[in-house]
Amino acid sequence: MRLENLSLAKPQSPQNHLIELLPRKDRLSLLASCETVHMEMSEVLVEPGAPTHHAYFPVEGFISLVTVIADNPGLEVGVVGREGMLGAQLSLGVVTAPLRGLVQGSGVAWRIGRVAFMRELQQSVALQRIMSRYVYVLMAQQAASAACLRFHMIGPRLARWLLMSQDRSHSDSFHVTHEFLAYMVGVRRVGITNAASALQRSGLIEYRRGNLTVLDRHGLEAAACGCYAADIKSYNALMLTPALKPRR
Amino acid sequence: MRLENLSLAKPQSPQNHLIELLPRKDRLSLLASCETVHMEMSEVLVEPGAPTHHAYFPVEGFISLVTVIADNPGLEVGVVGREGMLGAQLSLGVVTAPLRGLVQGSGVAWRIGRVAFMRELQQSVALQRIMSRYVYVLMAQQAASAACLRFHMIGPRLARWLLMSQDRSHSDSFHVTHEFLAYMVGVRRVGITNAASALQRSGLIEYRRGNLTVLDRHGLEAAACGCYAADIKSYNALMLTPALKPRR
DNA sequence: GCGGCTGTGTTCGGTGCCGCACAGTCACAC
DNA sequence: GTGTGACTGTGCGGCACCGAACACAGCCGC
Repeated sequence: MRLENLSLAKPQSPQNHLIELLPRKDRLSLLASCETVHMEMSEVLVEPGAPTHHAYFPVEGFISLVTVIADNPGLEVGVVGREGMLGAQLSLGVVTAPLRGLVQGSGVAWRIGRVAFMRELQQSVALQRIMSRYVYVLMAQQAASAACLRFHMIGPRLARWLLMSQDRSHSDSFHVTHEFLAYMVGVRRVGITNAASALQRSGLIEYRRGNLTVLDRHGLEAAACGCYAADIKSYNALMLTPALKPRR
Repeated sequence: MRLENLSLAKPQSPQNHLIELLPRKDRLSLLASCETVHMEMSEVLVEPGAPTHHAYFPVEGFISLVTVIADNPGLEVGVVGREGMLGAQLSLGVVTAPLRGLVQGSGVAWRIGRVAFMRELQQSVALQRIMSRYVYVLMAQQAASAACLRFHMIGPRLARWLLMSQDRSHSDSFHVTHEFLAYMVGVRRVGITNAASALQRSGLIEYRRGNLTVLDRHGLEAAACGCYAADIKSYNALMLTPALKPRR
């Protein structure tokens, strides 16, 4: 089974999928209030508890959503690439950010100020509907992440993470160290080293000093836990329905 | 420190807090479309993936939100008592339920059909605003649950669970077996037996064949992980703001 | 070239939780 | 009383993961 790769939906249009779902008029209005920014690797766009000043619609890079609880390292509970956005809570009328937004793959994003975004929301029913759907997708992703963390072992979880990152980085290779992977997947670095070298021995991936390349996507999909497929299925079911069909 | 007990906010008014936040007119309109139902212990109100036929506003009982992934037992990621509701995704325009709704404490709830609820939503800006806030609270709760599961040990997590249940059952004692607790907290039954007997030895709780009594709430709060206090703080910050102040 | 830094591989003892199995104990129905 | 079933306690082996520490290899700047 070849899973529908998120990044392959419209490979030739370097855009954000949520924005593309908007009818032309609303889309142009939104984009007029946006600026393009370059998100730098490891940049923290927002800290939990802090007010959200901007919403981000990634076009190329991607962002990890990290939950932080007292006296502990963070834990990734979601990822945002060009299929989503950072700052969806604004559509719920909440300014406080719930999670840390950490740039995982550098690249370009559309950015819009809070006030402007709220104004666009009021003016576009389509935008409201898309945002609502997306909030739901995020919730589903988070709940699934919790269960995945509980029931699945490091290897499959690592494979899932790599696939999700590959989908969103639009490249077979990206920069990521074991140390960082450990932080994301929620385990020790040694755990990653073991799981990653197993994947490497199986010929699924290759890595060297922070540069990781996916060699066998099919194999990696087979090695990943079902959460990867479930995530994509959930996204497609909710965001690609006729009710939200894209109009150019 | 004595934490503000959710159940103590208005002990003499047996009502649902979300509904109480509505202005009188909207509240009466909503209640006119509601019926009171009795939720039975262990009843499954909704299964993930199934369409939501009703929304529930608990008044006395409470409901566990359980995420289910393939080939695994469920895992609780949230709880709904009279401070919340089941079916909040309807306010996002999504009919499909994301989680299992399992009655944890029997009691009365207001129930409203999907169509009627959607109509009320369209007619009440206040209701929309409250629902949006509540969706955000749920998201925050879920993300925190994931991290709690990862970083905290069974004992503190059990203590937290007991406190949350006590808050929502409005009683010092409630019916719950080790088997069930294990399912909720996401561990083996034996893990619960050990943690619970430790709490009992410390004189914080007492249990006997499915009947559990909280003896020392202060002590239990000290034994619980910080997630308990964080949850309440988050709820209060978001739901008890001037913007959502209750009007009679 | 050389030191310093970063990234990766490996080892070691410890432990929290697992799965399983079984014994004891209480409640309740008959 | 006597079963019967539900609930709780305990023991055992195992293993995934933990924390810490160390060795080594590639890369950089001086």
